[in-house]
Amino acid sequence: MKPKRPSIKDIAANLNVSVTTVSFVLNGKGPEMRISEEVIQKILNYAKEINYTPNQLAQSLRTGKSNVIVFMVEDISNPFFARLARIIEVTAYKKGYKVIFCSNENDDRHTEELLQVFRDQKVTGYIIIPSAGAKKQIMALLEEDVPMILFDRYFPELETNYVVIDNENATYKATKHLIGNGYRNIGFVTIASKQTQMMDRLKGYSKAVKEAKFQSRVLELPFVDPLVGEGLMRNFFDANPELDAVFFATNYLTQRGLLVMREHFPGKLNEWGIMTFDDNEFFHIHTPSISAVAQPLEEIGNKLMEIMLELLKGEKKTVHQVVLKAELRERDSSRSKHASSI
Amino acid sequence: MKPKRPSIKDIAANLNVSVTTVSFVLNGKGPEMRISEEVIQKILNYAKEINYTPNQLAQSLRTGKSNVIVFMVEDISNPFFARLARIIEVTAYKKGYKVIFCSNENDDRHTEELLQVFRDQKVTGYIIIPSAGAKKQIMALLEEDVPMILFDRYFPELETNYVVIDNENATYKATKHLIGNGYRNIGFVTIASKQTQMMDRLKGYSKAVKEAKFQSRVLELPFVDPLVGEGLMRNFFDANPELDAVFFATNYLTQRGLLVMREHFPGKLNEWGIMTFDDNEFFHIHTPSISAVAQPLEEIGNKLMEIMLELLKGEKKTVHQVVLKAELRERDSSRSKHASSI
DNA sequence: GTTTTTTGCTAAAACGATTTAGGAGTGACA
DNA sequence: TGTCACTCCTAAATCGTTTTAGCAAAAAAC
Repeated sequence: MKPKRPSIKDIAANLNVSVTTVSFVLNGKGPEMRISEEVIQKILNYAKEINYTPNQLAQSLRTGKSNVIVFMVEDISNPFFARLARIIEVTAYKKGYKVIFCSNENDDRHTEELLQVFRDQKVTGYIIIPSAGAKKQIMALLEEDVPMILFDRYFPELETNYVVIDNENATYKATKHLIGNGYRNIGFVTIASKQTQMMDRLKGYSKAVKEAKFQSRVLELPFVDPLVGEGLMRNFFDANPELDAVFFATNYLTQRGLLVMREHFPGKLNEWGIMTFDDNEFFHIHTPSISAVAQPLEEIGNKLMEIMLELLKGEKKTVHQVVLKAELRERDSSRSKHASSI
Repeated sequence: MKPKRPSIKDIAANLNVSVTTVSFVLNGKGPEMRISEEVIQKILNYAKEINYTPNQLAQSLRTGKSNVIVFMVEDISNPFFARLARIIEVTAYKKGYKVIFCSNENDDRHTEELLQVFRDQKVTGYIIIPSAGAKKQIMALLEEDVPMILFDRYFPELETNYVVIDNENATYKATKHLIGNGYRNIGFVTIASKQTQMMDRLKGYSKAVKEAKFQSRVLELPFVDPLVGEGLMRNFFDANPELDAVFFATNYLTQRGLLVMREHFPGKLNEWGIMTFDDNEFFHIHTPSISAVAQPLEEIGNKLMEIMLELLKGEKKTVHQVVLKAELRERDSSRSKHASSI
């Protein structure tokens, strides 16, 4: 019925050599193992002829390596992560790795469960956005000495590889940009989180505001239902009528925020300065177009894979800690409203 | 050093039973194989105690099933696909399957290459958006009798499982909606494609326009560089000054289109009727908010996994062909502009 | 003309599970 | 007492690789 895929054994049988020899040759160890050039060619030709490809399961079972890279993010449907996934996917497949993705929902238990599953699978490498309390699990992975890179955030106390951006500086500059354009009362909407990326963003904002001797106005949203979040934002805007600008610390906060403004403060949309962290096409299309601190997606993705590939080669044991720069994309929403005249 | 994970063999050795017995018991075949209740309990308890989990690679090698589901879409960074991925992921992990994702870029060669890789991996199930010319590869999969579901589009000539939406009817209704709101010169911006989903959308539009005895104004963009596409749209809008509405046949066309309008026809943004296929948060946030034909994401995702799980059980061989209804979400961009007053 | 080295290859174990075929012991029945 | 059936369990093959250890013949060295 189904013409079974040829195995190394079939090759061996057909060519009257041993399985061992075939394996050596196919793994390029022919010369090293002193297999004659003649036999090498015979095997290679035949393998090509019957279009042989190794059974990766067997290979993995034997070697303990699965050629699978896990890409764990908070939520794969977030455009930021989805686009990164795309970039990683391309390199990975090119190099013969497969990518398993999963969303940990920034939840520790979830993270742990997923990692458990993957450990059983002998996953080859991990690219992870760790949830807040995942330090223990990350340490466990570290102990196992399996290739792992954190990104977006990290644990300063741990000696892990990571790729992040300079959040503090980026927010600092973006806030200064707002100030430079004449905004005095800048609100900062963020989530209540002690994780590095959020803390740093807040720091950058605070620093800029303090330097300018303006008042700091921060709304820290608890991790709650989006609708509740919208309510809280609305209250915040109501309670701070003197606001003339808002800085949203993540793209989904911006999304929520724009909705709130649209529904309850339509006038402010074109009046306020608006700045967001994490850019995407829609902020560009929005009216007014939204100024954004854009993470260098391509660069992050490439860097992640560059490091991953090096780790997979397993040679040296240097720790890679990369901090990239974000880019400020100035658009309508942060231009001085007095000078502007569309 | 590394305390090796316990295997079935360790359990057997520790309890003085055979590997076979352990395997039977752990697979729930204890009673069937007449293993005594006592031994069954002993094994189960011990397995739990040492926290045994089977090595899936070995399992897969032996059984030829890998518990991996491939989710192949055009481009995982498209919000539509990313959100679907999220939904599928949740069910899959819950049921003990892993999800490998990949983007075929709607390219046949790419599709073929990826499928080749997966065949070698003994992937358990496929959820696929096929590229236009992938019929051959899909047929090959069909022959292999491996669980497979197409979605978003399908090959009418093939007896495959699929989940799609009623594209024709959805566009028909949405176009009628525009007509009902007073728009007379409705442009339809789509991509040049013979695939079912695009043909059906075009059909729906054409039917509605024809019934109303209006002129059909279709722009079929070739698969090209986005910038070229924008140029072509611009020309189209220029060449059809009498347009009073546009219907974009996919979300990325809308994205491009809004950008073009924003830059070159800013006045039209609030004047024209605008309709898009595929909804997302940003169309809601946009000013004006964009009316959309929304695919029932949850429903599609759940249906896909429901079918997949049934196929994986491998019992009956009925072909599942599901056509779901899309939902028209009326927003500002399609309301009669004369009556409207924000 | 032995001994040693090199060449060219292979047997067999291992990875960790599943599954087929069968074996030892007990009890029942004639 | 011999046979049959039943209970409870196990040996060994198998999936497709990798890898260790080693063997036979030819070549080199003495």
